[in-house]
Amino acid sequence: MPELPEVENIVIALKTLAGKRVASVQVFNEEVLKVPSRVFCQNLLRKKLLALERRGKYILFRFEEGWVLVMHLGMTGQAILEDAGAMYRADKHTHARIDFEGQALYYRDIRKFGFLDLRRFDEKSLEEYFSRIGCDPFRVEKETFIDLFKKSHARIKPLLLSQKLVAGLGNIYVDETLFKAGISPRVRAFRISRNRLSCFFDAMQGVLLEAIEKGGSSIDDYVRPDGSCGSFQECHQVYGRAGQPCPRCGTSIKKIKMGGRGTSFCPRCQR
DNA sequence: ATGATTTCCTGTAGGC
DNA sequence: TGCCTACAGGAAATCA
Repeated sequence: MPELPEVENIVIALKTLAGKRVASVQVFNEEVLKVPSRVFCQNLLRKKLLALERRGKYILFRFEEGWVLVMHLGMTGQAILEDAGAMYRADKHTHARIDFEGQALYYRDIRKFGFLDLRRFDEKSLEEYFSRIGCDPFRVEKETFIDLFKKSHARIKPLLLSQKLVAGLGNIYVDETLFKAGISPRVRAFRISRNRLSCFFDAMQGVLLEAIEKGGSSIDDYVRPDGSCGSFQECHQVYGRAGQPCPRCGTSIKKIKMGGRGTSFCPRCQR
């Protein structure tokens, strides 16, 4: 599932498109669009891509005249990049193709939890669009971050998954970060000491940075735009390791449900 | 305010 | 082989 490290890898790979103009747009499945297909195609066509940006797990393609293509990959979304000449085999899960000068971008999503949106923003309306998601793990001061969590009475796991305070962590990186910081997924945020929240902040940045460097976690459907796999799944300490020994203390990794989400943790190391 | 539940969706795995 | 069910979960909506 694409979370911050996977999305960051995708954005880095897609930066090769910056400066290019949209040559053609094809929509194979309108269901994944937030706007009518005609609006999507017409407004994208011939626009120059100025820059790429990540906000939480969202990818922003900034075009000229304020047009922004917002891409979310949901659970199984993929952004695939190919040279225009290559023969990509668009299957039934490939929902759109955007041709740039010399390169083709495909949007594929098996479960269709992701989407593509195209809107014309000014800076104010852009901020409003993303007002529900919290700060970026790498664009916030540690003290600010700690203050945010000290104000919430919610349990740390569902709080992190909600994206409300900090955006970009999904099920994998929440579990991995909580393990690294030695925090129980059940604890309420405000009960965590400032000292431990400081550890949590460092653990979060550490896990995410290492995962970015390793190309993300390739489990299920995630691949980079060039089709290659990440390798951070080999570094997972708790996620997907229920019943196996904790790498730190050997206790069996426990898996519970929290808010309908599988939650793996070490009952001894995380309190 | 918080959280549990349901919804969207499809592939995979397990039981029989 | 094939049918059925359970499960995986990002995020929004609904309910308690």
